[in-house]
Amino acid sequence: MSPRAARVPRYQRARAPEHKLERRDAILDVAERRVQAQPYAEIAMADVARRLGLSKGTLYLYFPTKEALFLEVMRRGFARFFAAAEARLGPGRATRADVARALLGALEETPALRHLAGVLHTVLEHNVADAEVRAFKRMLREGVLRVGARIERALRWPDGAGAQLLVRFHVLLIGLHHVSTPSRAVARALADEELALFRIDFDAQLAALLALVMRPTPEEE
Amino acid sequence: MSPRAARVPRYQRARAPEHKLERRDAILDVAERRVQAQPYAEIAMADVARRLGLSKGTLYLYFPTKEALFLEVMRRGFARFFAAAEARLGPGRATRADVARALLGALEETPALRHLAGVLHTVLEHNVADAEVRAFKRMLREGVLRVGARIERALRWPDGAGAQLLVRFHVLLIGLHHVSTPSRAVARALADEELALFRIDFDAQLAALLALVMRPTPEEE
Amino acid sequence: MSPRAARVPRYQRARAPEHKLERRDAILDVAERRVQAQPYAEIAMADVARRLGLSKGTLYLYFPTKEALFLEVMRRGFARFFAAAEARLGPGRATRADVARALLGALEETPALRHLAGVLHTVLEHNVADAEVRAFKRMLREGVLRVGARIERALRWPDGAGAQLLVRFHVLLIGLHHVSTPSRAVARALADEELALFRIDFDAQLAALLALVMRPTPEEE
Amino acid sequence: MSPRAARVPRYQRARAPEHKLERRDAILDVAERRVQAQPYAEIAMADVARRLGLSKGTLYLYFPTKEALFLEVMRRGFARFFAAAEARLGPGRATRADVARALLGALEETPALRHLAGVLHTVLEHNVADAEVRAFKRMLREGVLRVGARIERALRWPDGAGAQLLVRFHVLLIGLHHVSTPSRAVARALADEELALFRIDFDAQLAALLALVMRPTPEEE
DNA sequence: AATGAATGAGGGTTCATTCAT
DNA sequence: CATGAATGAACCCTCATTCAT
Repeated sequence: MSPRAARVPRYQRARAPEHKLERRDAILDVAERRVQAQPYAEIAMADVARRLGLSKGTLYLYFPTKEALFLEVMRRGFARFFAAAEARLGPGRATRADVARALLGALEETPALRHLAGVLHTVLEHNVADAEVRAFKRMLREGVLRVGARIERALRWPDGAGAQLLVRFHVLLIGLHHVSTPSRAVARALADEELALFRIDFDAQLAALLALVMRPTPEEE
Repeated sequence: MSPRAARVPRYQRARAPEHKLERRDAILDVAERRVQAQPYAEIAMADVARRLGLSKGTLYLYFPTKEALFLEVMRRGFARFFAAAEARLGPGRATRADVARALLGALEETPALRHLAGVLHTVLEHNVADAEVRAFKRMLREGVLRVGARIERALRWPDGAGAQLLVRFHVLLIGLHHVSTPSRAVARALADEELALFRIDFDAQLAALLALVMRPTPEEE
Repeated sequence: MSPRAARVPRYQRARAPEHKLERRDAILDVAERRVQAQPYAEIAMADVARRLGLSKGTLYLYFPTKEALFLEVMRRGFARFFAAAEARLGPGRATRADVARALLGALEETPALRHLAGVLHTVLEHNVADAEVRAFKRMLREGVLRVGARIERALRWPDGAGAQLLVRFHVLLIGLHHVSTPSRAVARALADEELALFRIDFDAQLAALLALVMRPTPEEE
Repeated sequence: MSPRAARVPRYQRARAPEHKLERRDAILDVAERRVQAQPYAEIAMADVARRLGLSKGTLYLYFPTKEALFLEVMRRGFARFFAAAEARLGPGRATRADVARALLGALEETPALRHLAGVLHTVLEHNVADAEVRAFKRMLREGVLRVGARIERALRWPDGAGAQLLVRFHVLLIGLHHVSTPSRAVARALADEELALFRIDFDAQLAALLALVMRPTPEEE
């Protein structure tokens, strides 16, 4: 869950390929944590660098632009979720409740995803080259289809229904993230008992909404 | 109300109070249109001013900060939605389908709301004073409770169930907005047939999801 | 010769159009002096601003990019030279020596030109939009043709010969500028008596070379 | 000598002194080619290294700074030109046309020189130590005097007239280089027929100007 | 009341040079 | 001897906000 500390590198220069990968990961970890902690536009590359004990220039050895860095954060986050979901779903039959549990369990395994989903749109709004967007979306599509297929097999749903569920799951993640991740000023406001109505429990709401969204249509019954 | 007005101020100085209010509304109209047209971070105060034929400084006579301006845009948008929803729901009994129609109809009447909901979080993340946040959230609460009560009365739902539905409606708006409002780069990517999966029809999905979210729990039946 | 001081603006904000033009000119003056004092690549916008007692941002109110600023410095410098040359040449007949005197006199009147000519290439190498380059070159062409026509009339030279002389004059300016404008390190080296050979007197050499370049071809005699 | 060599170093470590010299030459060759291909300020040490299949660090084993490297490129280029010119001039009498042919022929033999001459000033403007500048200028002086003496002997010119001619030749090289080496943006502008005036043929103009510059003064005749 | 010129902190990015490996 | 990861200072530019006019 907590990415390794990265504060105290064991070497000053990442020479070996595995060290380079390790450092790259450390950068991604810090960037991912910043995405969860503050609005994307307010994340400064200098801040990411400082938290790593690196210089700004070094970041640019690993990622050509700020957007490339955060797009990779996104890619990694979604890839992890897809892998976790696939593993939990398994290849065979299952009940609706099983599938829901699998998705929620996979989300618990990759807790950054809820934030990433909420911020993805903002990152893609920026200065990203068309090719990168396309590559990212293809990765997403591949994951959605793969996991979607498992869902369809598990529930004997028709083609495309699994993918649609995942897209809707994504919609819920985004909406709930926004509604349940108050900025500091909002958090202070919500301390007011009168506003308790707006204290949303992400996990509980997600579970409830997912159950609703997965329920059989009347004609199914 | 119609945002098409206000392009050309009919006077140079807003002396009388009603003129000031008119100008204030004109500013809000333009700001609201910008929110629908581009990401919040990319809206420049200078741009809003230019579209009004006003100077930047003048905006600051009416709103102390960028955030205050857009928070007021939000307030006005939500207030309009609540009013529209209340009118459509009416005071008496109704079916689930009626309620869904009322909410979707109210949304159609206030088409900016879907964008506002999607951006609200971003605005609140910024430089807003606690008092303003609280005032905004109270306004929201008041509207949610008022419309929620009508829903509860219409469907004989228990206390709080109507408000909860509205919060969930909000969640859907946010999520669907993000997923169905592609940036230009994303729109280009989605032109690719392979990625058709990610072309989301806001209205259709909202209707479908709302229906799912409103369906009776098994115990109800 | 010395552009007005510009250090102590008589007002803090250039509100009236004539004040704006004055400030614009002040910026151009300082920029022109920097071009004469140091290599283009080493001129920082921050430095220009500081010397004006302005902030960096203000420069960008007057010129959209560094290149636009310096391209305008160039334009103004060449325009001044063309005007001076035209005035000195007059509309009628003249001797070769008269024409040479006119060109050299015009150059004396616009002393920055020798530096500008030497640096023009560097400025154009940078980040300038095609349209701007074309506009600049057209301006240059217009001046060359206008002054060239006067030369042709004065000396009864065939069409194009006047323009060609001006282009060659330009070549001499550039070459002599480079050869006679030592950097500080070079200046220190040239203090060495052994290297006196390389101390070039710009004005003397220009006059001599211009005379050579203007001399009649054998068949003319 | 042929710059086309040196792309693939035939050994990984230059141990023997002759290998070090060979590698040094390879570096100089590539650097020289870059000078001809792009503005000095845009040449990145990393690019030079990459083209050599070497690392950046290695360059700094052979040359302490970027400037030292390119100053050596200059030194070598000028030395080659002087040698070529000396060979072509020979020790005896000759006509003006012979001398002009010798200089132009030597230039053709060392085609980099025209670019080097045009860029020399830029290199010397930078971060070069006094001693290096002095050494470079002495080398230049020695060459100028040596070739100048041959010219003087060939044409029975007085002392110093040959050296002066060479300095003027240098002036022409610089000026013509700037005027006939358009940046990409300028090249696009010059495609416009209206601007054909500014398409300068380096060789033709150099030959013409050299002839003019060498012609006898009236008193001579 | 209205203006819009001026601010200035901060943004992302580059690259010659250094130095741990 | 060779590497190339890391540095860090400097660059150009943006924009919400202020304030002289």
